[in-house]
Amino acid sequence: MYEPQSILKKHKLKSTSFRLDLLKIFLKCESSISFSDIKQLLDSPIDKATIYRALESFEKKGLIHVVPNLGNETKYALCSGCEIGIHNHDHAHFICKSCSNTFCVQLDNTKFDLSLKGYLIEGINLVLEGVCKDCNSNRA
Amino acid sequence: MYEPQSILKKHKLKSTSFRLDLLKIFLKCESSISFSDIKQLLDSPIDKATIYRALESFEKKGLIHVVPNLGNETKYALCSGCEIGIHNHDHAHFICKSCSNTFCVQLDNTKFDLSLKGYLIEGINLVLEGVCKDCNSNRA
DNA sequence: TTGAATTACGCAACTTGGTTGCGTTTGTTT
DNA sequence: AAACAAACGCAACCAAGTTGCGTAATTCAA
Repeated sequence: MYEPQSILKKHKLKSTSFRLDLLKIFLKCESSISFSDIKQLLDSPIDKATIYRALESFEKKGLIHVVPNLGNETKYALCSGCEIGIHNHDHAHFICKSCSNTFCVQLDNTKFDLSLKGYLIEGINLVLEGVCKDCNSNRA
Repeated sequence: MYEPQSILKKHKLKSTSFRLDLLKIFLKCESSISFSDIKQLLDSPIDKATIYRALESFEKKGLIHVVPNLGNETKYALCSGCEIGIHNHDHAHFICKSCSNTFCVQLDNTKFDLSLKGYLIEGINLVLEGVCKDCNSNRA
């Protein structure tokens, strides 16, 4: 039930070989990825318009989402919960200063006590900056 | 003491007429701005290389910083505290879905109780999404 | 299962964000 | 006022992202 084929079907996305490959990349990847990451991870060369359009429809159907980042390249992520149809946004994003990856991390005991008069808060995004697990252990 | 001239001097930045204009734009602006925002706010046409290089040196000297955003355009902000030489990063960013502006808001009573094994947290950035004060009041 | 409707794909052209090299001008320092 | 360093403008460039269009593939219903 959690296979690429049925995930696409559940999100009402046409199942082509490229879109299956793209989804597999997201399922394998633990951090968020950019367009250039995707292009490198694909076996066969796919036109960039096709990639961008696939990302757009994946996002519109709630399969992936755009994550905050510091640079000029949009980053996309398939978060925990998303693959079973529930789009979970209650998590934090960790941006590694060393490898520039953005990771999704679950929030355990986070409390917000914000009172912003006049501001209508619809979504909370906690972005942490630092050094990720891998980079931290690789610099003995 | 808080005049553009002395602020540049304090940050060891050469004071040219364009850099003074750029700093004034940051001082006047309450939200974060992008390259295209800056170009529109400038009275005389300035070469884009000059603008990018000025932004780069402003950032290196701690006058401005890059704020996380969802799009493909880097956004810069001069935050409260920064103009007197203290670069304050303990604040939240509010991205308005209506006008796309990013606002810096102070965090009052925010508590984080995060234990991410292996991750070295060096900075915390809380990004809120919603509708800002102005947009909220402008839609009766 | 086949045919129509719909959507994805590839190609090409384009816009825009951002960078780099270089010669010239300007600010700063002594 | 001279000299050094840094900023500026120009041009050329690269990479991200978009759009239009003709063709190919998927889907769904007869």
